[in-house]
Amino acid sequence: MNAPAPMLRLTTQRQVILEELSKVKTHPTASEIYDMVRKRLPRIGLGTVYRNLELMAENGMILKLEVGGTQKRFDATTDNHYHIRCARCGKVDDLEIPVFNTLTEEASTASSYQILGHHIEFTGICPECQKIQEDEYEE
Amino acid sequence: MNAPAPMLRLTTQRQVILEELSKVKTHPTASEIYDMVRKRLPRIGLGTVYRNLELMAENGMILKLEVGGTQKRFDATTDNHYHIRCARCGKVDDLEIPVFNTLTEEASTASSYQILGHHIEFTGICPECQKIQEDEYEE
DNA sequence: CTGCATGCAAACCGTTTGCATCCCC
DNA sequence: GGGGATGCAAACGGTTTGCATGCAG
Repeated sequence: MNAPAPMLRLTTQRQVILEELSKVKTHPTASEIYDMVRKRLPRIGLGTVYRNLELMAENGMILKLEVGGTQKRFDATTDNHYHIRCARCGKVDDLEIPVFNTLTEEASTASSYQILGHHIEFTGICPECQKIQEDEYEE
Repeated sequence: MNAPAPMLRLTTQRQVILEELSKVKTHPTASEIYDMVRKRLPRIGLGTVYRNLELMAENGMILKLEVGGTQKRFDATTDNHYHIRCARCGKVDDLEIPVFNTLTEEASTASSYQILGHHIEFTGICPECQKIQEDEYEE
């Protein structure tokens, strides 16, 4: 059987981290979350933020996004959906297209792996960065 | 216009790195490539490996895989294809299913980003790790 | 010859961890 | 009161970078 849910004590830090993450529709990095939370809990440590994000991800309360870029990103919306990452500024947004549930089955027949799931990451240039690039061209 | 191809001098290191990467069907990390190359060029520096992988990726000679996990991985096969990553050991394999070219168009209409491409990453347990897990259960 | 590329080592950055103290249950 | 959780700071692992030297063109 799987590891039984490991109690998860209800600390102030835990609550505030989850609340702040739920508040935004972006997909903040750990240190962005740290900045948001620190406004309400100035003495919180970065280690606590990391520990709790990891813990909540393990318990399925939030999503740890395994996307490109140097930093991990987190998402309070746990149902499967796809993302698009700006190749220029690294921002990550949700993409409103339906999830291909058939993909997992298709992968099962094509591979000897035991498939757990899938994720699609689009790459593109966000509107803001498109504007910046246009400006650069007419230098 | 794009940055003009920046000369790319033909050094021994460059050649050997590309040769070794082309030799394997796995998707090695930079330090795995470093180990392979060092057998032929014992004095090569890790920095050189990183610099050249980055440079060759920019020039489209190889692919830098923006997949989950802590380390970046590299691939000498540059045409779009999908990957599956073992959730337990982190190994990355190719997945032999057709590429959905329509996805990029679909994303274009659903988003204000200028779409550049997409990548699908499946998560699963590789055959080797499945075996290990079975052994653990009958402890 | 000239300047891009290399080897080496130090710096960097995101993340993890050890430890004494705290506080939720 | 006890064991998990915290704050703090040091350690860690992967990657990048500065610099003197080397070598391809």
